[in-house]
Amino acid sequence: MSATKLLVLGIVHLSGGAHGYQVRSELQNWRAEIWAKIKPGSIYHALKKAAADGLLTEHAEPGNSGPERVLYRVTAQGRDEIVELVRDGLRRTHDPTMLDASIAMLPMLTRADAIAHINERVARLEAELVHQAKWREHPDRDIPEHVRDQAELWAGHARTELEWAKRLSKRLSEGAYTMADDPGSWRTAPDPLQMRF
Amino acid sequence: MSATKLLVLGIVHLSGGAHGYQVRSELQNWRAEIWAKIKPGSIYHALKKAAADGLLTEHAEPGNSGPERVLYRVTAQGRDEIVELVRDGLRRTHDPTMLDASIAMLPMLTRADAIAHINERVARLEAELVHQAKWREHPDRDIPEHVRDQAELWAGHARTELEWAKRLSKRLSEGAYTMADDPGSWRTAPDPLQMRF
DNA sequence: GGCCGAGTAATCAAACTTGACTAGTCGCGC
DNA sequence: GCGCGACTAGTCAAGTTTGATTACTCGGCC
Repeated sequence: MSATKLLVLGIVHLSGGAHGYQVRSELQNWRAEIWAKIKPGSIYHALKKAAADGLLTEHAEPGNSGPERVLYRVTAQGRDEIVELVRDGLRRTHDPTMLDASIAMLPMLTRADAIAHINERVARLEAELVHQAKWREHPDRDIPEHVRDQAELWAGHARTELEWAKRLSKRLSEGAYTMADDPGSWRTAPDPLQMRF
Repeated sequence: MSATKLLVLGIVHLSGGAHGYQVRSELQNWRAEIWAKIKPGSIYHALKKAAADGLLTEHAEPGNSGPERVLYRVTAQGRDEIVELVRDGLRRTHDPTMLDASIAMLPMLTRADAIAHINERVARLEAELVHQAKWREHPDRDIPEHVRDQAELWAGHARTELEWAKRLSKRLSEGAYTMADDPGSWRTAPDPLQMRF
C-alpha cells in the first residue's frame, strides 16, 4: 500500500521536518488509524525506506532528554514523489485508502492540477458505470446469483463517489481550500525545505 | 487480510476439494483479483497456512501429467471457520474487501443467521451515521478543512451501504438465494466433505 | 520434427505490515 | 522519596503479500 508512504511523507513535509513519533501522533490526530489503517510499526518502516530511497534525509539528534531521535526532512525528490502519489490516488479508482490519503494531501497540488485529476476520476467512474450496466444485462451464467448481485453495491458506491468527486471539482474551481499555487500555501511561504542535503 | 483466507477456504469447499491452481482460476472467473486484490502467491500461501492450522487437509497427487499437485479438502474445523469468517465480514464495517468476500460465501450460512448478521451491520451503520453527524457539528479545529470534508464521502458510502444492506436483508426474508438450510444447498446435498482425514 | 505460444502449476526472495515488547521521563499523590 | 500510570520514542520477530521466475505439457503450423 503506498497510502502509508504518501501520508508519512506528507506529514513530514507539512510539519517541515519531524521524527517518527511526531508523524505517528499527527496521524492519530487525523484519525488516520481508522481510515488508513496505519499502525506504528509501518510508520517507522516507511520513514526508513523513504530515507533509503532518497525521499527523506535523516538527522540523528542526541537525546538531550529521552532516547535518541531521528529528525527527517523531505528532499526535493521527496516532494516530487508526494505530488505524483497524490495525482495517482486521485485518478485511480478501487483504492479508497489511497483516495483518502490523497485528499488529505490535496493542497500539495496546484488548483488546476487537482481539478484535472479529479475530473479524470469522474470520467473513469462514469465509464465503469456504463461497463457495469452492460455486464448486468448479459451476465456470465457460471457465476452464482448472489455474486452477481454484489454488483449493485459496487455500482452504488461508484455513484456516490461520482457525485462527491463532481462536488469537489466544483468547489475547487470556485476557489475553496488553499492550494499549492495560492498565497499562504507551503509553496509560496518561505520554505526551509528548499535546502538540499 | 482474512478475506483471502475466507475466499480460498470457500472455493475449496464449494468445489469439494481442489488444488492451488483450481482455486486461482475459479477466483479469476469471479473477477476476485479486482475486488479482493488477490495475487497468485497469496493463494498458495493461504492454502499452506490453512492446512498447517488444521482447516484443510493435504493430499499429494503424483504428477501423472505435469508437475506434482496437492489436493486440498476442507475439514470440519475449516467449515466452522468459514461460517465464522462470513459472520464476521457481514458484521464488521470499514472493511469492504471482507464484506465482498462474505457476500460471495453467503450461502454458507443459514437464512436466519445471515439475516441476523446483516441486520447487525445495518444497526452499526446507522449508529456511525449518527456519530458522524454529531462530529460534523462540532469538528476539531486543528484538523485541516479538506480533511474534515472527507467525512462527506464516508457518510455517502455509509448511506449507500445502508440502503443496500436493507434491501439484501429484505430479499433474504422473501426467500431469495439458496442458503445452507434450503434444499439443494451444500449442506443438504450428499457431501463428500463430511469425511474426516 | 522442431519450435512457439498458450495454458497449467507452483516456488521463492524481497518487501511490507503487524502487534507485542522495551525503555526512558515526568508529574503526582501518599 | 518512591511507586504508579501516562506519555514519549522506538525496536523486533513473526507473519503476509507481491511480483518475478521456473518448469512442464500440449497443440498447431511451417
